[in-house]
Amino acid sequence: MTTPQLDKSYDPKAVESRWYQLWNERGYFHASPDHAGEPYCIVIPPPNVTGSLHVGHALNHSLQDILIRWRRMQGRNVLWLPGTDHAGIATQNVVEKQLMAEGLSRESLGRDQFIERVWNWKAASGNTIVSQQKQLGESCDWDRLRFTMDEGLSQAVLEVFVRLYDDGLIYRGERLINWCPRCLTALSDIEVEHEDVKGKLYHLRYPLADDPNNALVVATTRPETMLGDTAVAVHPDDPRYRHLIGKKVLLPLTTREIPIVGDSILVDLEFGTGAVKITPAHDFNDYEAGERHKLPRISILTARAEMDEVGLHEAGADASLNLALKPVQKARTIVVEVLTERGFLVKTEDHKMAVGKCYRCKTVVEPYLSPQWFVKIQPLAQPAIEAVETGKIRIIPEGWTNNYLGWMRDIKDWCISRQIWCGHQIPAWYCLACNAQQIVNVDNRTVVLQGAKPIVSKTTPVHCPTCGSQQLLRDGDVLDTWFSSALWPFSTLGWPEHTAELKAYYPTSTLVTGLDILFFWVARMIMMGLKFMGDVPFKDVYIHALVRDAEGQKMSKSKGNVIDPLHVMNQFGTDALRFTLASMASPGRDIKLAEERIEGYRNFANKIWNAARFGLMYLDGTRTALPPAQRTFPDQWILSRLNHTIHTVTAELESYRFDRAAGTLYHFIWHEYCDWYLELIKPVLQDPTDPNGPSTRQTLVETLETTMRLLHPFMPFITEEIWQTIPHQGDSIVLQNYPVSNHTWSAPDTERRFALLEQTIGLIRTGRVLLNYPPGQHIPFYVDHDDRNRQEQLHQIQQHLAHLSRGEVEIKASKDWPAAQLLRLVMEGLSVGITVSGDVDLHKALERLAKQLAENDKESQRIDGKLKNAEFVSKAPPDVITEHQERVRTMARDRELLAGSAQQLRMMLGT
RNA sequence: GGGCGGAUAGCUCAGUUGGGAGAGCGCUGCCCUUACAAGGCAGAGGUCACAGGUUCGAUCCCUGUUCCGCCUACCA
Repeated sequence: MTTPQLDKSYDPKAVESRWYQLWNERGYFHASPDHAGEPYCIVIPPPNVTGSLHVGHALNHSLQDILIRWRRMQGRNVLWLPGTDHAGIATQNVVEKQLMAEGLSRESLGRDQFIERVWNWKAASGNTIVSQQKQLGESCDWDRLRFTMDEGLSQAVLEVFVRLYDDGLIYRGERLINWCPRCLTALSDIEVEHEDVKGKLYHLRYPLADDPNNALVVATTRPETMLGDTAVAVHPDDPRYRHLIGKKVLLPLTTREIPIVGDSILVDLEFGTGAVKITPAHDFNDYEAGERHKLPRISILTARAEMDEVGLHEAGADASLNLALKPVQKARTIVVEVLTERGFLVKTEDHKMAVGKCYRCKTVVEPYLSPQWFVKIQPLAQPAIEAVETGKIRIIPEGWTNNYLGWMRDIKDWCISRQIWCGHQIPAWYCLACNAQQIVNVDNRTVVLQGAKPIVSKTTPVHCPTCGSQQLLRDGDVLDTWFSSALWPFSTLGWPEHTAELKAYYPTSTLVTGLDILFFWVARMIMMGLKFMGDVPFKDVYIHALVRDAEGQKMSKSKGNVIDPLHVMNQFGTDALRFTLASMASPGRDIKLAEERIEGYRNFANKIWNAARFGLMYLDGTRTALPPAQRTFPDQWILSRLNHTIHTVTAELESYRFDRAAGTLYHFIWHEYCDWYLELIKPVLQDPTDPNGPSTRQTLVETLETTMRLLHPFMPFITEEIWQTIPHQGDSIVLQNYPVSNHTWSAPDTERRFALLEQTIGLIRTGRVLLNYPPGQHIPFYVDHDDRNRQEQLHQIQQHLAHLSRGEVEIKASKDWPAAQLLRLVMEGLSVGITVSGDVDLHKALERLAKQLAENDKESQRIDGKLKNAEFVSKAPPDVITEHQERVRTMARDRELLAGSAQQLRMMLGT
């Protein structure tokens, strides 16, 4: 029989798509509630349907695939459920841009046709990310691919909305909300990103109504909103101003007089001038102050953040300013100019402040007064807090738990309505007859004012239950995309139907996600899961890091520092990328990714490839499986190390330490398997008559095959390719058992002998370099150890010493070694003697000895000092003292030998 | 403003019951030794941010300081 041969280096492109297609075709990733094994389920954090795979996805998905493949191999009934979300605002923006290019608008198209365009766009681009996920090797059950706007998931949204409404947990009301003037929609609090900017603090004179020569000076960062002021507040305890409370000021640039009120909540005595203008329609604090003092609200901005004509009129603004329809920034300039001209601007100072920006389009958001739908969140949050407090849900790393709890305990009602078309339209209708007062036309748009009475229903109502009218208007708003994402762990499993999938896989096992959506998504899933399933949606939440560039900067298209995972996969192979991300996934630390790292792990893949090639070259011949104890020293040693590796990798995966699991595999494969084991067994393999051949070949195959299975979750492609090539049983590595540690493989004595071998070979090789012997040159060595047991062990490993040192090894007492022309190296009782020949510069060797002596002296002094300390001896544990004494003895012996060796060298040098 | 995390070799990072400081990459030297030059072997390189404290003993525990991140927050 001839064994198959592999190419000299690993070519990922040649194997990846082939295996993925086969895995998928054969249904290896398909899950069923009927399958055997304890269920293990992960629902994927749904990427945007129109997006493409970025390196953050690559990390997130790689870690999930590692868990999923590992658990599948462990025999669990595994379901990894993939899907996408509709990202309402983002998707609508994209489609609107396309329309604009065609000279169209969504208004001109109408709602139904617009939605059709959205679906077309989804059909055109929605598969992009799915095919990219497949390229990454993700073993999702693609038969169960879900989309947040699918029929079934939309049913779940309706069901949840109506039930929350019926429970009084959803309400409609007019509030000051965050408004994006570009997207023209409300945003929830957490969809606003705060950014520090350098602004200005303007000090403005507001003349007193009954004494216009005197004025109250207020400080503001937004002078243009002064036109909408309806009061000025001072602190009731402020001796400077308290006599003014109850009086009025003349609001500059307007015809209005506004009151001076005392407010200890709004006003900070220390800040600014101690007097604050109150603009209830344009500031969250002022809104609340307005409530406290029953102040009118004058809205002076349009939805597009332009000065509003009606509002300006209501405010009594000086019409000569010509502010109508001016954008807010422009209006600010004009207002400041005019205030300056007319002597109302006292001074301007620099001021650091935070502005809120839309998380989708980065436009500055405006507080905007409008009727919106809200989820009353407190009753939902309480059980979600308890689930984490009691440990029903574990957040990993634990450090994020407080972050979650803190946010949940201080949670605000959730604004869920969005004034866009892409999304789940709110299932609420208004009777035109009953709400005639509340339904008005503004700018050719029908607006339903606060106070309208909605009919909330899963199905379209035929008539008004109050008056019987059939003239019903559906609410035009859609729901926040995160509202549907919050149902993801059960809506994807078929809820509200009672499916077998729900029964088997809910609660899911683990959620893998980034910190950035802990509040957006994770917290809301927990609340909704508890409310509608009566149980947590998942048991573990693993939060991974953010991927940054090599300098630690956030990756962004505008900075041009993005690492494209697809490019990387093409260049270095998918396995290399996956292994890189896994090995850098240390908890609580961001990943600084540089391409060199990926290249390094590409090299690792190549190393594995060549180890397999090596194995295949020597595999011809019989193989015999002996009990471990009867195998050769190298075989026993590698089995013991493999056993240890299996144990460690499994334990690290159980605690989500992907980095340490990867590091353990890397070290085992490269530095134990390749560097030592394969080298140690070469003599046996290369001699066809060696009696240990059959057993060694067996161990070689056994360990290689096991290692491939152990590595498979991390590097699925190369492990399958190699596994298929070497002797194996079964159709695919995907379905094989994950290795379990086997105590009969453990061989501590062998490992101790190996440590001696490694140390001895190290000294010999150091000697070779010091004496300029070429690696291949056969030279004689003397070896000795001053510990009798260790000396005995040297005899046991003599043949391996000879092979690895490429020389002749004579084990005998160092006092009997030749005195001349010999370099002696010493380490912890071990001595190695190497013949000096030719014209060699011995100074290098002498330097090494001198350095080692100096280190020895320093360390002995330190330890000896501790031992001479009476307190140390009386208080330190006995085993620590014994160990210190032992070390001092060893160092003393080494010192003597080193000094002798140095002395001999000096004699040779004639100095 | 509040909270959290980090500061260890040139770079990126490991290092939990406190007792001799590690890895990967990079760097230097030698080697194309029939698995692998995407490689092998050897080696250089660190008052573990700073200052105190607890302890026989601190990279590790406590306090404070500095610097860097992140989250969160309505000082106009």
